[in-house]
Amino acid sequence: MSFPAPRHNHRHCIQKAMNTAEEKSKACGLRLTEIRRRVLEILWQSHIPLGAYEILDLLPDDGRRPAPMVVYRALDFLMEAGLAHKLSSRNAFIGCSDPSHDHEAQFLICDECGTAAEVEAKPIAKAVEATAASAGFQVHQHVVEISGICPNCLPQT
Amino acid sequence: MSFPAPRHNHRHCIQKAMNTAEEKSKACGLRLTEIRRRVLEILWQSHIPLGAYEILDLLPDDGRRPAPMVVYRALDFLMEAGLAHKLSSRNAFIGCSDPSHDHEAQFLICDECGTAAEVEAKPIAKAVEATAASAGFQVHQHVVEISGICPNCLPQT
DNA sequence: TACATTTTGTTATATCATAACGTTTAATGC
DNA sequence: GCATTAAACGTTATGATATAACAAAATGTA
Repeated sequence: MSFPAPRHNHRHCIQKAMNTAEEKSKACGLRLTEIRRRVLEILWQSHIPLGAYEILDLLPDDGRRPAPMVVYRALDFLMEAGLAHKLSSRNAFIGCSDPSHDHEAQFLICDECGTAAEVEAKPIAKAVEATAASAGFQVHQHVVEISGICPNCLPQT
Repeated sequence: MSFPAPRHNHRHCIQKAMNTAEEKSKACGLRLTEIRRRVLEILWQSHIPLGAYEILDLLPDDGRRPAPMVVYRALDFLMEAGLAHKLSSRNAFIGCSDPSHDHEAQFLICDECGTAAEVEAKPIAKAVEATAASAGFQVHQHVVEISGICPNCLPQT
């Protein structure tokens, strides 16, 4: 829920994410195939959102570079499965930090280091709902992407 | 502040928007040139956000279609001047409905008819600020785009 | 095994956006 | 007014992001 610290043990993040993904897939009858798993692993190499073509570049190159389609399909699956999110304001993708339940997420994205943190802020969701309701608007989804400077990049006081 | 009604007199919207733009430009020493004015007029043809290439298609075709660059430059100017906004979740652009003052806007976008309404919802902005603050994050900008069904497209009760 | 469904591989193409550079137009100082 | 400078525009090229369509392979199921 808080912003990822500069030198946390990121192995834990990766391991937790992959374990959760495996479990959720098994539990829900989703097919977390090799390519999908590899894309998810790449997303979890850091807390910095990646573009589809960056992911493509990071895919192990077994002699031949796969087509973009391959990555987009994997991303579609991961998003559908609630294992990844798209950041529209950056055309980039990031692993979901809490796939255990369906939720509307919001994002804090650092302009300095590129790190993005997923938050689940009830007050934002409520304010969004209230605003929509007062306009007679029925919400399906919301995109909330907040950019600025993360605590790690802010000059220390 | 409320959602545009299905058959409001849209001429008023256009006229008001263009007048405001002229005034603001004059007041602020901005150069609302021919091409910029035409792009703004096109944006205001409806309350439906348009892609850059749609705008291009709607530019009067004086024998020869201008390059995309022309539209993107005009859009950059209009956004810089606070006369238009980009909807990141759609890669589309829309005229600003209240250029009179700087503000953080949020958008309600109908999945059915495509109409988008700009709102300036203080509670959302506050919730965003509070959420960021509690993570030690300093906000520069926020993108809030809410999609769903607008009151005009909701089945009448 | 046979069949249906899902996933993958592959080619092609659509869509969105900017770099770079030369020319034209407009603002500024004299 | 006229030279100088800055801003805007035209144009070509290219980069970046994303999807359509169809055949082949893998998987689930009877």
